[in-house]
Amino acid sequence: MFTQSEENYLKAIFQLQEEIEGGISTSSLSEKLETKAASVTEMLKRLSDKELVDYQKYYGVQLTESGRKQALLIVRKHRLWEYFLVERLNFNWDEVHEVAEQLEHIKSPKLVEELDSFLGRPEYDPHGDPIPDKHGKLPKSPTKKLSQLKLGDHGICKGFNDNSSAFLQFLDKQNIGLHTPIEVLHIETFDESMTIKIAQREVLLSKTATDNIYIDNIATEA
Amino acid sequence: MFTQSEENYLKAIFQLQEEIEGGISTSSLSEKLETKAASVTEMLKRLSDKELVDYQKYYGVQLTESGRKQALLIVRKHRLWEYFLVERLNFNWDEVHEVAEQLEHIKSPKLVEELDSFLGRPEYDPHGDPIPDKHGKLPKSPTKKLSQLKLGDHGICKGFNDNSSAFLQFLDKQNIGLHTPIEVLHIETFDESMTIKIAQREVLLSKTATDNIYIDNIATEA
DNA sequence: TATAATATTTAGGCAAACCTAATTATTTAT
DNA sequence: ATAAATAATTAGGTTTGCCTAAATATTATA
Repeated sequence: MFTQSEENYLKAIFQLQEEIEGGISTSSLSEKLETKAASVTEMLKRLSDKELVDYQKYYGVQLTESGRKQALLIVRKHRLWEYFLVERLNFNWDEVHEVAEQLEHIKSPKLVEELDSFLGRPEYDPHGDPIPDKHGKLPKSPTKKLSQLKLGDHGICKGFNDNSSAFLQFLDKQNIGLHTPIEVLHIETFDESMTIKIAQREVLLSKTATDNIYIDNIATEA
Repeated sequence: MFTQSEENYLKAIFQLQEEIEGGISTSSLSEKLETKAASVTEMLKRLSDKELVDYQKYYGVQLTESGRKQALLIVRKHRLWEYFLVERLNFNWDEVHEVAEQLEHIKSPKLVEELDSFLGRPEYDPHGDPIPDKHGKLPKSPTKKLSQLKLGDHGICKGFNDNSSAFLQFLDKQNIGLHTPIEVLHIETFDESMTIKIAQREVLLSKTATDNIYIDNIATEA
């Protein structure tokens, strides 16, 4: 068994590995986990002793196969609980993160499988993030970012990459949510900001925003 | 906020107070929590500093009003989760205890209230134990122990006082469960063991067993 | 390429919770 | 009422996980 803290480190390393290739730096982990670099170094040694990560002093860490498996289980639990909170307990999708951070550490294989089955084996959580199955397999994820669409493209929001409350509340305010259909009306060349159409309204989004919105691309205007 | 360990102590003190009048001894807590007496003493000082308990060296502890309120919240969460696990996730009632011990520490007032509402505001958990409401109020509990019934009495099982797996499995084997109707056929005078009728079968129960079974008394034979 | 800037690690501390062993208080029994 | 038995507390140690400050390694710059 692993401590909650160990699990948090494994999850953080996993998530950084999705974004960055190569070894994950001490400082990126210390930033993500809001802890000091010295604490990270210490924990990486522990995780390395338990063979959950490959750690080279001064050159970062990567998960071992065993560490990756564990990380996927934590992600699975986190996302299943988020789904439960939103779909069954009337949470808003921007309220669930903190609670799911606690629930993901509950240890009971039976609980995870029964919860999954109770929820109808969902493939995506309320943020559109894919839920690993019990073997750690991820469903194919919506790959295009909104920023990759071209003028006139149509699509449907399938996920968001930034889970901060600020971003999620911004989206809410703009009426952008999961399964919202959008259309690209204009792209500013100098800063790549985008005007999109959402339910009859026109909304301007920065490149930062469009980079963090995943889209299922439906069709392109002739 | 309180640590998990502090919460476990508060719950344990609360439960011992239900059984025993007066101050709760260090040794009874150390036994219940499976920890050494020295650790208990240490924690009692901490809880006393936080004004959750009244602690007199060598003379035991009792919860303060604030400690009791906190303990009731933990009990509430524990029993709501047990209900959820049994009624929604297909757990058997003798499998839920360990998982509920973890879930009871999740901190989110909204989660507790939404879960309660989702479950239909149940009054009793799967062991028949009463679930405190959000203000800490307990529904009137089935008060009679099976051991208090007299020859010829009829009743319905409403709860059990010993949550050990061994006891719960024993009950299962005898087909004694929640809402099972029983009838007292015979009481042995020398050891107070009892023969009861359950669904056409006769079962002999020790005083230890009958002390741990709660009954709604229905009627007495003429 | 040497030096400055930055990142990382080491060293030494702290608090929570546990432990064992030794001491002290209370209770029981003679 | 005192001695023996039992219970509780204190003293001192351990592990986890965090911290700050100092030292060292790596990277960037002049």
